[in-house]
Amino acid sequence: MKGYSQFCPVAKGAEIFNERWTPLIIREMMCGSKRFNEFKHGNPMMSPSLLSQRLKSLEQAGVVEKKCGKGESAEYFLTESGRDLGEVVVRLGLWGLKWARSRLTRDDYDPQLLMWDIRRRIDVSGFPAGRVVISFMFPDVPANRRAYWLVVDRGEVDLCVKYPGFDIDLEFITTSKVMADIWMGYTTFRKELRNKTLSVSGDRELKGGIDDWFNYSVFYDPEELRKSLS
Amino acid sequence: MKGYSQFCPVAKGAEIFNERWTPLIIREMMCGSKRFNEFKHGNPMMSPSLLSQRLKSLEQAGVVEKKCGKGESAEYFLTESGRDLGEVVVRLGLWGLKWARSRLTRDDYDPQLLMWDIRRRIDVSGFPAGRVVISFMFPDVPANRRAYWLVVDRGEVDLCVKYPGFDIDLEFITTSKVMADIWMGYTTFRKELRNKTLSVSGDRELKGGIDDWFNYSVFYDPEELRKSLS
DNA sequence: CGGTATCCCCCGCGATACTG
DNA sequence: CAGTATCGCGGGGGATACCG
Repeated sequence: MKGYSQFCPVAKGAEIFNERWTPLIIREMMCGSKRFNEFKHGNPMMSPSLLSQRLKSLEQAGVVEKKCGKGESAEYFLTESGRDLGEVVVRLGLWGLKWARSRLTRDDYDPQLLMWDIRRRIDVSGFPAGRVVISFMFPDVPANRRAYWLVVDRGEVDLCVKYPGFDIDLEFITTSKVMADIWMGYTTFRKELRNKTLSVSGDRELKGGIDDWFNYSVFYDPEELRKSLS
Repeated sequence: MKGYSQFCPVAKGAEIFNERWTPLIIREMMCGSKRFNEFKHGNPMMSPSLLSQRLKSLEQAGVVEKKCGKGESAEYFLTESGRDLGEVVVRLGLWGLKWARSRLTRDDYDPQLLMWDIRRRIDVSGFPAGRVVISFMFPDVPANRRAYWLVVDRGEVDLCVKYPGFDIDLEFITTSKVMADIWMGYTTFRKELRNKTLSVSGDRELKGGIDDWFNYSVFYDPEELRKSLS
């Protein structure tokens, strides 16, 4: 995108911020992603060459800092400027949550993205010792993207797209839309259970304590996101 | 710009906000512009067809409302959603003011745009009765865009690009960059006068009271902008 | 894993002209 | 003043392959 030839601070800001994908890259960094492939996971439709390009231009703009430890993998961080810009991303997200709901299309409800988000936000500190496996089934999506397993072990959470072969402790069955709407706070577990549009079955403790371990989107509870900016 | 195929509120917000020119149109509306040609004045590099297109898509998105009184000219207003989005624009502007200064190029310092901004922010309530003419000369820019006259009469402020033929009460001579930097708060009248990079001559009362009638960019004093949002 | 390199398409956008 | 119509291009960006 070319510039606007305006000294106005909005124009100068937009020359950086309004590049395609840029807010989503910053969002990823605010959510804790540091590595190239983490950004790819969070933005699967973005081509790697474009991601590379954007990271470079954001580095150039002083928004992102690249750290290449010798031998280690490269990592990307927000600078102070980038964290300030993160506040703009938060505002945009809150606006989207409030005002852009009606623009959500069937195509937006990508369950892979949803699971990637959920995985990152799960709080396993209260989980029982030993392995815990939670499965999610989305009968509405094509078979190859329908099933996901969160495997929790020793405080680590892995997202599997193939059946990992372990016993399942808790199973969610619902549409990707219902699950995402719960995630964003547009509806609740309770409502959807009552509607029979969601089924949760398995370990009663795990099911009963869902409010303890299932954390919603950071935009539903943006204070947590803000903490990461400071 | 196509969508992102993500339910994430940032993505949905960006699908609207990150369109080229969109933040600048919203900025114009926040600053009080309502008419098609006012938007053109504030964004002279934007083609009318693209402006028309954007206004339509923003209307479609529920951000802007078009009101066509019969017989009257059409006027555009921000909806509640639009005013909320305005807060994102403000944030982006504040970010730009703080972090994007180094990206300002010679090309950005368009004096016409600057004068358009200054005109809109002048407070003439304390001006003497009768006509007051204030001229601005920017020797650094090509002759056809070098000179401007603010003609204040009966509380109205007109911006002229041709010598209006009246006596001049106060004359500013400086570069477009210095004037814009003052406008944005990067420097001050006092500093530039001392540097001899700015000359202000004419009526002593008008010159002495400059802090009363010359208002800076809304991004330098964003509370005023916020008031317009509520 | 962490990127580059290439190719090519498409359409966003700028420019200009025109109309009521 | 308030837009619409048309045209053409440039390059942004999607897809894919490839490399260290």
